[in-house]
Amino acid sequence: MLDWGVDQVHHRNHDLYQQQQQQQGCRKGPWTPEEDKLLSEYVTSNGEGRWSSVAKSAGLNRSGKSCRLRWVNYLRPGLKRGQITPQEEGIILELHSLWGNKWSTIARYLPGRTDNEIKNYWRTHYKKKEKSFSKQEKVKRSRKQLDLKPQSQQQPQQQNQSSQFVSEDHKKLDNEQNTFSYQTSVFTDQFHMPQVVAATSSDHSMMDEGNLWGSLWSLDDHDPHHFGGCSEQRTAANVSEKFNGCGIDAPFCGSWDYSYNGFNTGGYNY
DNA sequence: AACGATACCAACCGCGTGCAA
DNA sequence: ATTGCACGCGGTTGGTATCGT
Repeated sequence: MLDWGVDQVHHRNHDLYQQQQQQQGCRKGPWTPEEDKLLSEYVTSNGEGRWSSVAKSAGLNRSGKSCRLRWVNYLRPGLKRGQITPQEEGIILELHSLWGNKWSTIARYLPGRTDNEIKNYWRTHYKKKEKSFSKQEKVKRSRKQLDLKPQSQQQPQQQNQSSQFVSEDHKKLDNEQNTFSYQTSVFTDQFHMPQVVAATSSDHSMMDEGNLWGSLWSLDDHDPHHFGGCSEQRTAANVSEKFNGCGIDAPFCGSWDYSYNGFNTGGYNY
């Protein structure tokens, strides 16, 4: 107990030290093209070594941390630029339903995308809906606590409001790509995921908040050590199996060809 | 055209973890 | 076993672009 506290103090002091070091003349803020050039040239020819020394050796007045971040999120070869595709969105939704905010884990299934990118995308597109849902959940719960009878006339209204969210999004996707009206459900069905994220029907009304957000957050909590009902490892292995079962190599169990214009499913069409 | 609201994204920060000395 | 250090992750912030009024 006490050790933990001491350790925390130790780490805090160390961080403060690091901060001081970094503040002594280390550049911050947006990277210039010149800095990018220096960093990518150095890392390309020397590889990703110790980032603090990379910064020095490359002649950059940046912290190692900043260099690593810039490389990983922006300069690294093979990074995909541009909008998240509906297919990728489906994968993000599905994997987020399994693992929650494990952005780096999710990113492994989206070659060319960074955890930062996925995190930003999620926050931009889904955080609001989550908030909105949790507000509505609170209302429902407080009603329950007050022992109010379910208001059969009000409930459908709530459902309609929330299903608008999802269905509007997916309607939009329908317009963009006819074959991908319910990407999460397709993904789920095809890989036989244990947690169903969305309705498997073409009926938009089934995509209500209960189905979507309920499954996103109603992760199995029988075992507190498990994440989303199963350990992260087990889940990753599970997903890997599913990918392989469909003739798709998961990134950590084989090669992942992403020379695609969009998500290369390895001959697997969504 | 001007202004405020909102969306998007790059970068930063704090913390936990792993590893070597 | 302890300490020092580096790395990686997730959360957050702040700047810029875009949209709506």
